[in-house]
Amino acid sequence: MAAGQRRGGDTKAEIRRVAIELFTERGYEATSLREIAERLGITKAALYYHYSSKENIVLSIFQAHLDALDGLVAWAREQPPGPETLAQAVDRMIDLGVGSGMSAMKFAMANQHVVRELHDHKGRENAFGKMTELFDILIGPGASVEETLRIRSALLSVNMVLMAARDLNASEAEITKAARAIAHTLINPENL
Amino acid sequence: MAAGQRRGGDTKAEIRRVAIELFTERGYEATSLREIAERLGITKAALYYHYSSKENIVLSIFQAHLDALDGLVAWAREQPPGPETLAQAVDRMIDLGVGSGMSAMKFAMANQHVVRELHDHKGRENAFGKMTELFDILIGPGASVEETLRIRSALLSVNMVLMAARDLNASEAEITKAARAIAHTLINPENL
Amino acid sequence: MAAGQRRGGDTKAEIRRVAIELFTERGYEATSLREIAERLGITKAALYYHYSSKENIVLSIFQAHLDALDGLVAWAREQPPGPETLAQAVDRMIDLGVGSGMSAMKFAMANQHVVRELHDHKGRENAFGKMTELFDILIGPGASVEETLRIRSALLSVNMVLMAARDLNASEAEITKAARAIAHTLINPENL
Amino acid sequence: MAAGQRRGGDTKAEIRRVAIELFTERGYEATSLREIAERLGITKAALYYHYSSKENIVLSIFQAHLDALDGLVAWAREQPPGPETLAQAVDRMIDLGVGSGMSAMKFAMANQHVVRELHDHKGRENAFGKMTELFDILIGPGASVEETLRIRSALLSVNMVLMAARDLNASEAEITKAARAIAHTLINPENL
DNA sequence: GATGAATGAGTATTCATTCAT
DNA sequence: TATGAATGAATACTCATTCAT
Repeated sequence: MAAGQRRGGDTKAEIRRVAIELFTERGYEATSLREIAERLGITKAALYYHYSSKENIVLSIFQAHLDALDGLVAWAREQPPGPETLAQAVDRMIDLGVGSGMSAMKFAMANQHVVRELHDHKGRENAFGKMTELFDILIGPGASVEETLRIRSALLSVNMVLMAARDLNASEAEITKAARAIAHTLINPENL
Repeated sequence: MAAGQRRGGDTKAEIRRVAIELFTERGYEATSLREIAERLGITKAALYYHYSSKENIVLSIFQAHLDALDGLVAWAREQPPGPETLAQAVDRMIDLGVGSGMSAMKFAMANQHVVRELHDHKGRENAFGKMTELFDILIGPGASVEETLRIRSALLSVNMVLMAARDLNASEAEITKAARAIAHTLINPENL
Repeated sequence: MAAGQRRGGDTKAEIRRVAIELFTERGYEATSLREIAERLGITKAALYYHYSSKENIVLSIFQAHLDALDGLVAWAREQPPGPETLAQAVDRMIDLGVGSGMSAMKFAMANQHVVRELHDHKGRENAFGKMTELFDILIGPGASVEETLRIRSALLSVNMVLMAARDLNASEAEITKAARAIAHTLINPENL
Repeated sequence: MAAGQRRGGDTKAEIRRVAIELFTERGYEATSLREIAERLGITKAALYYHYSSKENIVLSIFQAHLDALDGLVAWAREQPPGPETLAQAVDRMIDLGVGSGMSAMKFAMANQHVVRELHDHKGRENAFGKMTELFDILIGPGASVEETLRIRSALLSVNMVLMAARDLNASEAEITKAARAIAHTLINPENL
């Protein structure tokens, strides 16, 4: 009966907001579209009017992040190898986690196997594949396992700090700053 | 005649082994008991003969880890505060990730929301609660956000290195060793 | 500029054309209004501007055929019983399948249960009911089962030949001609 | 609660019986698994215990028919061409519609587009493809369109008579007998 | 120590339809 | 003459779980 009712703002964005919230809190599979719809006060069918599948909701959340990662890989590929490039890459990596990137990263941490199967809609690699690519560009073939893991960890410092910050009363800025500090400690030649 | 046809009698352990494998690879909710049973060549009903629920399979995987964490918290509570205790705690934390603890940790990383809702059968806190407790014991109330995150990250270094080691050809020993090195870099007073 | 971009104004006819095509190929229930709309490059809602329901699209396709059948029944009722009338009825029946009647018949063959439940909007009987009526008029009460089936089959010869012609490179005229020949063979007294 | 209750006879066969009945009466898509389950007094999930999909129910109904058709094609391929072989083929074709084959044929007539997409589980052709193959074997390349359609119609006579017999009080034996008579009339050289 | 048969509650997804604009 | 946004009811299918044997 009451079909076609106009909602307040941007339904599509609202769906994304609620979805990312629930996917992160309770996990992708553990969150049903019914729950998302209910929390929004719309029907499941309305969800499908805006997104053609559950997976597509996730993609819409993640696409920007995937694109940014691609950009970072492309950038890295064109730099001369060396500590300078590494330091800059670490900073850029942390920048990816700023703003809306942060919720995408939290989602990724909480739903790793979903991310592993989530190729972007241009059919390119998933986020883990892109990270591995970045690692390979930045870490020379002669590096020891420990050195490798140190650099990789530096590049993943936002992820780690995000995990460490659970239940801690810290602003996004503080988290980012800590991640930066930690990352640079890890790649500081004096600590090797 | 052919090997692997009949289970050697320890079906329970086989179930645990397959379950942990699948839960870690594809996620807890995304893994059905049917899949586990099929991979083992038994029926779903047989699974229920050995474990009374899906959650209980997870608990059986995780219980030892939960107990060990409890032990660590108890130990920490009795030490005098200070850098010495912190350093030892970090080492003990890393020890938790050795041997069978490592697959429990991988499972936890891949299924964070499951772990959050998994209270052990003695009704005690979940793993994240226990970690928070440990953090609070080891980190003084006056610590800055950055210092706090640094120490927490050190305590979580195995987790991070585990994430960083994806697709890397590294032995468990090498991973543990790297985690130890990274953790100690992070809590080294010279780096603050 | 490009041809076929804008419909020439007769959207209603275009809808019918596409609908009959899809209904016949894939079946009535298996064809959604979305598919019809998409193939036409319009929206589902536009479909509803032209036809008030899915069933009504079918009716618009079928109504002329239903009316023609009614006419044939009325005609038959007024003829004297006998082989002469039967022969003429068979010819008229085949004429129903000429031109636009042919696609209506194909639709009917492919969607028998839809046709059975499709009463025309004047509330008269469905197509199968009308056929049964026609059979009863043309076949005397004393006829044997075999004779009955022979005559009925003759009246249905277009349908059969249509089925038989699947994947055959034959013109409508050839099909009609064959149907006529077959029908007359079946009711030829020498073959009884 | 009341799980695992034992039913009277062979549930699998009962499902097939009810399914074929409904699929034929109301059409494949128009028949939901809920309806089938309800009519059997079991749950939808029980249906899935016995058949892994709706399509598989249909296959289980149709497989024997598909196999028989294959056999007929193989037989035809080995005969010398000529009117004798054709006459025998027609008889064998009609034999396919005897007994349980009859309900399979009724199902096929009522659900042509389903049959078109139903390849057997060995991945071989669908029923229409097999029929076309049979036609090609039995009808020489020089045949006229009319001759071709006559022979094809003879081979399809059971189907036609089945259609013609709707609402007629005729036994299966009578129907088969009429089909045979009609088929032989159609291929009788005197009628060409 | 296991299985075969079943269930109740759920899932993602689709459909015909509506209506304000 | 259309469309964008939505809905209610349905669909095929899956899952964790149960229990008599």
